[in-house]
Amino acid sequence: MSATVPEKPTLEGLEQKFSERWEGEGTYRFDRTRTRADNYVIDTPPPTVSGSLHVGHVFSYTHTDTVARFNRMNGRNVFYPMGWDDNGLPTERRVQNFFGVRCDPNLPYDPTFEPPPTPGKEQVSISRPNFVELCKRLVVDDELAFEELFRRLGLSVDWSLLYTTISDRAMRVAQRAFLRNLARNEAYQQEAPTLWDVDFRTAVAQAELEDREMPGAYHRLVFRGVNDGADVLVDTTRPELLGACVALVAHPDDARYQGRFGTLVHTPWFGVAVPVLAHGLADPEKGTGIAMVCTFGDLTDVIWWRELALPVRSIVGRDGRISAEPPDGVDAERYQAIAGLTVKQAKARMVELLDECGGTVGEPRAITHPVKFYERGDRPLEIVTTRQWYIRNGGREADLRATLVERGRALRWFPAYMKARYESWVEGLNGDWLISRQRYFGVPFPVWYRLDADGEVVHGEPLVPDESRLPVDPSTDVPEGFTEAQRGQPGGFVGDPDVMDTWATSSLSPQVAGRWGDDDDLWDRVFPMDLRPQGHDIIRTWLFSTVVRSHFEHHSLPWHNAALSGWILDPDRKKMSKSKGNVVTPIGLLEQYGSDAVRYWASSARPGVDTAFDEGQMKVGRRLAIKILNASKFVLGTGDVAADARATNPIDRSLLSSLAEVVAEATTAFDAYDHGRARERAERFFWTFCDDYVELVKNRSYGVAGAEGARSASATLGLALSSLLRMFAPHLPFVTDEVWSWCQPGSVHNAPWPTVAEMHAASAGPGDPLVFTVAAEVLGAIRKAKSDVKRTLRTEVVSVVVRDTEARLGALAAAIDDVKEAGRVVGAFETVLVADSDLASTGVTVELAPPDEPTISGSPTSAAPVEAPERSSEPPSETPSGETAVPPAETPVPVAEPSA
RNA sequence: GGGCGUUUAGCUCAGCUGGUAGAGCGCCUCCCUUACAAGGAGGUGGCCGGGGGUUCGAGUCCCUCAACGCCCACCA
Repeated sequence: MSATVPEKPTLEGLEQKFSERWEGEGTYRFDRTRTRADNYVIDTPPPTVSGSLHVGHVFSYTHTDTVARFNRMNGRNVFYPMGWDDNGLPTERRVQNFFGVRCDPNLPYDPTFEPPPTPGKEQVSISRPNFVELCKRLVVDDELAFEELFRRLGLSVDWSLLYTTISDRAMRVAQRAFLRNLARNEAYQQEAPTLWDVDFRTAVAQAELEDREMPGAYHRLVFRGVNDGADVLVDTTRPELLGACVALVAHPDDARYQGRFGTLVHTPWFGVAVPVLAHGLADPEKGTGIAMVCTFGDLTDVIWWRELALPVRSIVGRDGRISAEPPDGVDAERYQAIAGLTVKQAKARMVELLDECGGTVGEPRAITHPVKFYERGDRPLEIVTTRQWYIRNGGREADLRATLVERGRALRWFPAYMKARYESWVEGLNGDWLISRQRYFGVPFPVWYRLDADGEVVHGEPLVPDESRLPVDPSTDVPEGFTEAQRGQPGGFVGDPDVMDTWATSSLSPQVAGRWGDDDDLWDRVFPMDLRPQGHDIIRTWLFSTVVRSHFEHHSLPWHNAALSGWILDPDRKKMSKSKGNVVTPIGLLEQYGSDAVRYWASSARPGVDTAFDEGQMKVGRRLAIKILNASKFVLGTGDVAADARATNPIDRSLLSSLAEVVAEATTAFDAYDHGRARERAERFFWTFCDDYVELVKNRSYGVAGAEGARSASATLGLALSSLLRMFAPHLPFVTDEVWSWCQPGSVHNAPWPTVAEMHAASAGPGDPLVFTVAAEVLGAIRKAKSDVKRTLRTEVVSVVVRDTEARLGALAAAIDDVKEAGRVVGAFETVLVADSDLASTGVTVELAPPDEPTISGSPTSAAPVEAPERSSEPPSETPSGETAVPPAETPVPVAEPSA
């Protein structure tokens, strides 16, 4: 076949051209007729659709794409879907800000509602159906923008497999999985103290917590013995919860309090009698060694409350304010002092009151201490008692926990040390997985409850739909045996008002992407999957929860391998923040440097390693892409390669044997998900190939050494180029397919990954890597001699003396003609044998032809005046391919018409 | 408090099973050379975090310390 090389190759426009071509030709289409063993299946992370993509997305999705492409080229039928995680809090928050609305579930649906053109200062209250409509409207635009960016980035996903987590199909999967969990008692409902975000007004799971160091203060409160009036001093950081105090707790071995255990003390100000109790969790080192137990100040309070069977006396409501009504046992008049205040206001007021009544001693002592926050929240979490849905995750059962740890050990982790994070998380669980959220835009729980004759909800026996009805929305759908008229009526029913947390949906990403339950034929071809790529920050959430769901439903791991990518860091080594990341937009980078260049930067990272954002690397990537264009132009211009052409020349065989090593290393690296190393190996070889090999054989390829030498050079150049293009294809998909299109039918992305056997087959005999190495080194010495005296590389060389060992001189002898051509050696080329024991004597001496013009300063290596013509090499009379011969250098090149 | 990771040239990082310290960027000196000036050639630059060990030999293995980052922890 004949190559069609553009006159001026360019990177411009390749993204557009090839993303369209790949889509049109179905280059990345999953073939669902092939069986599980043929397939390579990726559980792509569905990015959260809540605005714009971040540089970090470009980074990590590129990693996965290189792996997908590598496997595709190795003959695997790649299942590479994309999903949009569009349900959940981020979308709700974005909708609120974007449209200036808030959801009020009590409002009726307004079919004519339109949001204000620009958000006003006051948020407009709208019904839940209206709110959901706006959510869906907003994510459509975002999702289109995401898809465009990912296509431009060159992700080789099969877009026909696209899913969204709010789609009916995903809802059906999530509801079906939940109902099965419920039927097997893996999901349950419980009324219990729950971590609660007062701004979002929803329960929060353990996995979504983060600690933040916050300023606080110890206040020393004075409790008085009911019988003896003796003071018991207690340090607390939360005096506002005094009204919720139900006990004091000290360590059972603490001698200071042993006499008090079992007695009652009065709380200051309120004068409520509470018991002094013993519990091993009390820390004698903290404060005065005795703690105030409130319902509920923190998770330790919950443990004490449960294990010591204490009463509930809660005063903080779901809105983060002190409840209007006092709890049992608290004086109503006194309570009025704080009723209705925010927690923060109540703290200030309570301290005043305590100071006034002598309830405190000393000044507050300022401290900083870790406080639990919802990871997206702005105010500390409170603990309120609510009814919630849970899925068992081993947090309460040691056997299940051990089993899930074992699942994690069976998974292959890249890098391996990430496994430790999984284990420490699972082993540290202290409760089951809270999956219900008191929000609006998510998958509803597919259950209803009966109302008894008094209109009270009967939670114990939820009404569930048949799986064939899924998905259902219990706020509009009706349970079997009821009519809509019975909704909310005594003896009737109500729908569960809650939605599933977004992790409860995305934990089913394999089932959603593989269409579990909807398309079992497909499901059987993709599950268990091969790879879960994701960030290491969501091991405890997404990775673990996916393992849990798969364990319950399929009794297996969801995938065989997990590849964790690191963070993008600012150049100053801080984690790149959203605000900074949005300054440098991904699309801007792709426009400025080209997609291949940005991918080059991204693919340099090792698995799991944080990487600095570095535009310099993008410039390097762009240069590599341009170099590929130019080198390919040269190689493809050396003439067509006959199908049976073999590398016969020793230096050509030498190159192919080096290339075989590179192929082997790149393959090994990719098999271990080390795309960065794979690319680095190919890249290093490529530059040597360009700088040394191409220079060495350039003239021979033109035919200066005869037809056979040219054939051997062309065959080697052609195979090396083809192999390099294929090894670069996973990283630089655009430029490689561009070059491929000049000389081959089809796409490089469907071409086979190069193999060692392929290199051997193209070689007429075994190659000695030393031949090329030594030839390149001698050529380098000749260049250096010219560079040292600031002469042009065209300068002719009148003599070369190489002193080296027998093995290396032997290797050099096999390449001597090419070295002389490339170095412009017109005079003597001597070799001097050096004993292996005398390596210090090795070296290369070069004598250059004198400069044309007399120079004032003589150069050290051209001291001897030698008469030499400036040009002496014979131009090739004919080239084997029959193309136009290269004209002699001294002849001015005429502006010729193209020869027919 | 427990665990994991990192520490190599001014910067970003390779360096795998121990065998004379590497790349790119930057900087310096050159070169328009018929694939490429959006190039090319050459060069400068390192007590491989500190200390101790094992070894003929340690950036690499062991111990220890330190700094930085992250994960986990029942943090009154």
